[in-house]
Amino acid sequence: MRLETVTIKDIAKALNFSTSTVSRALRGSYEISEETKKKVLEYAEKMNYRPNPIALSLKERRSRTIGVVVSEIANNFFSQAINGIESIAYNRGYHVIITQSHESEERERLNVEHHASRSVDGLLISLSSGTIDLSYLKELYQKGLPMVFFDRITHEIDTHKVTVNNSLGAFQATEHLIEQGFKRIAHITGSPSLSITQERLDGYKKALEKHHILPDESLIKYCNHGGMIKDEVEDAISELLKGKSRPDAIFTTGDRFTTICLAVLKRLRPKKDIAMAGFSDSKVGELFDPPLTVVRQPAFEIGQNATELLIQMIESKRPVVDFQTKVLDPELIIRESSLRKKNGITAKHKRK
Amino acid sequence: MRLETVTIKDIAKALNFSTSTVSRALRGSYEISEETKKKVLEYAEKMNYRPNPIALSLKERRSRTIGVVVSEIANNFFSQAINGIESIAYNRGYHVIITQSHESEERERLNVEHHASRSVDGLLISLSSGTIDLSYLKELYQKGLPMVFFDRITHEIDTHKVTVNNSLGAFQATEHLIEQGFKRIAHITGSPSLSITQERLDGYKKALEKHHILPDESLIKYCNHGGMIKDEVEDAISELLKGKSRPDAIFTTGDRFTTICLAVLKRLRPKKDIAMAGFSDSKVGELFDPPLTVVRQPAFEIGQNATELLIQMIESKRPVVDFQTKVLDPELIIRESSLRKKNGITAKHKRK
DNA sequence: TATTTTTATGTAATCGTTCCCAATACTGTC
DNA sequence: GACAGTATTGGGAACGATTACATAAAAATA
Repeated sequence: MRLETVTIKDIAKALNFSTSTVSRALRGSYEISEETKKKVLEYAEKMNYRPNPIALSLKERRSRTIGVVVSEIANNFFSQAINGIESIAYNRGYHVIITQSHESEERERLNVEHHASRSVDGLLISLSSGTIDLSYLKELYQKGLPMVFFDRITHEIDTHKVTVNNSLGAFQATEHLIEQGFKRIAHITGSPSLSITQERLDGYKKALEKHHILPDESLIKYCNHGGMIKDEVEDAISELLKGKSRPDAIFTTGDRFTTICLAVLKRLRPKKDIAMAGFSDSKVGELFDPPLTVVRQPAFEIGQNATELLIQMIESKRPVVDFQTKVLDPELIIRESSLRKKNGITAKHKRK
Repeated sequence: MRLETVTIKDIAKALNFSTSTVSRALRGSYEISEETKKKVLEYAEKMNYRPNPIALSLKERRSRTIGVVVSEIANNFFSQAINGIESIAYNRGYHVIITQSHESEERERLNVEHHASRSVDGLLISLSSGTIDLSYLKELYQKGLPMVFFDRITHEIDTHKVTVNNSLGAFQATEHLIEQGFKRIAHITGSPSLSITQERLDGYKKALEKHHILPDESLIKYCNHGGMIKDEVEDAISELLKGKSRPDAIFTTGDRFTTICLAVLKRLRPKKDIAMAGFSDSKVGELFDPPLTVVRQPAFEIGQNATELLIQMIESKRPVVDFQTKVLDPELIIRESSLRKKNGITAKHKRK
């Protein structure tokens, strides 16, 4: 059950050359006569010779492969970011291999170590919700594995980072809800250990502050498993609705939170009296009932930027010491879900 | 910028043993004295030794890695199937690496060849819309690369296959629409080169036939790019609506077709007079306006089954000659989008 | 013609690991 | 005391490709 392939040795034996001659002929070295080159190339073509990248990786200690670690490819943000990553990588001659952490620190570590030991030339990571201990990443980074963080970044490792202006996105969404007349705006978000959670919380609070609304901690719900456990989110919403200080609007972060929240509200409330806005990169927000107001992130561009920076690091002759953090702007797309009802009829669609 | 790691040689030098002794000690060979084993293992632990899988792959010609090729991870069906694949693979000690073909034959070939040359132990493939020429796959298969097809399969290669009963799913959805009283049911589907397209078309026609409705070819629209090109789908719908024989219901295959179709209908028709049902594995079908009737596929199980069969092939001592094609049952989930309107109000939610 | 330069090819080491085949030393057995 | 048996370790080839170095033959120069 083993794959039999043609090797340089086979060609050398067949043509009665040494392996080095064949190797040089195949790469078109100037020191090989035209005649020999032609013979070798023709025979290689005929036998469908393909160089063995494993042997090359072993020798050269590089693989022209980029490893990607994300929490969930089913998440639209990540699948779009991956498309961005691939668009750059393929053009520059790199392959991309993708693994999922499922929001688990353990799985993330296994994935990273698998990538590292298989000689990926660099790593693109968005940290999992469960990740607390970054020591294994630090160690690999210090040993010389180039890595770039995107979306869920960390300040503990000094390298390139690409992210969206989460604080601004949260600020805009929250302010928009306030301007629509909502006063008790709940916030359902992910694990507090994530950079994006903190930044979004920050924007949310800044908007409240600007409009002289006192933040109410009981309206802020953290879901440590990033929506992987549905009950966690549903319980949070139930608590919000049961509490004496019932919210009149909910601002969510992330696709999972947003859709679960919408489903729960749809199920629980006959009169649609709670407004919604959320971070989401779903392509179908406009098809929902009600059409969903979202903060959309430039996921594709984030992936592209991160990949460009990574390849730059990989191909740099001398160690890179000057690191940048790229922060792209989010876009607030206003639809019905966040609009105040006038005369029982929601306002018309707008798009900012 | 190279990763420096501890090798067996380093350990051997430090402890003044030969590499073979160290190698054997590390794998706990019976011929090594307890004392030596202890020394080696302790030192290896201390230095955080990790065997180099690349060297192992080169020597053993296997990598304990499974390659996956799908058209688009952003498609819910595939992301769920991949979760199924991973759930089995990790338990059996295999790593999974994922690549996307973006419905392009060229990209698919590059991905497959990349996997093959990096010594994946086996391949799980769902063919792209654009794939016509399977000769490169056949060749690799004949050379001994184990592969299992799932979802979009082919009859040209004799190996294990796992798919859903597409014909049944299409039949059920179509019959349901007929039973609701719809007579002119359009069908928007993918490339006719795909197995799933043909099977679904077959189920659609069988349902029409059973209820004595003559199939109308002008109501069947093929989108060869699988929804990758939005205009293709929108044009198909426009044509349907403009035609003199306007449909009263549309049956779509695949997530992309279904959501694009819903969006177009929502935009074009003020009175919601066209019913819809579609193949979809989206988790949010119930949130749409109207809630969407879907044929749901057991994507996770399909991934699991395919992976089990593949690992079986990989680990089989003698060449496998007895191949099976597993066909799982789809589930029709009935929601508002496919229900006939009575007195201007749609019927209540049902779930079959 | 003798020497140098150029051209074309071969030899062998390397990457990290495994494993076949010795080689050594020690323990029994007759 | 001679020999077999066993326990433990080392040497070196192999996996596929690249490449510094060596070498041979041919061409150019003195």
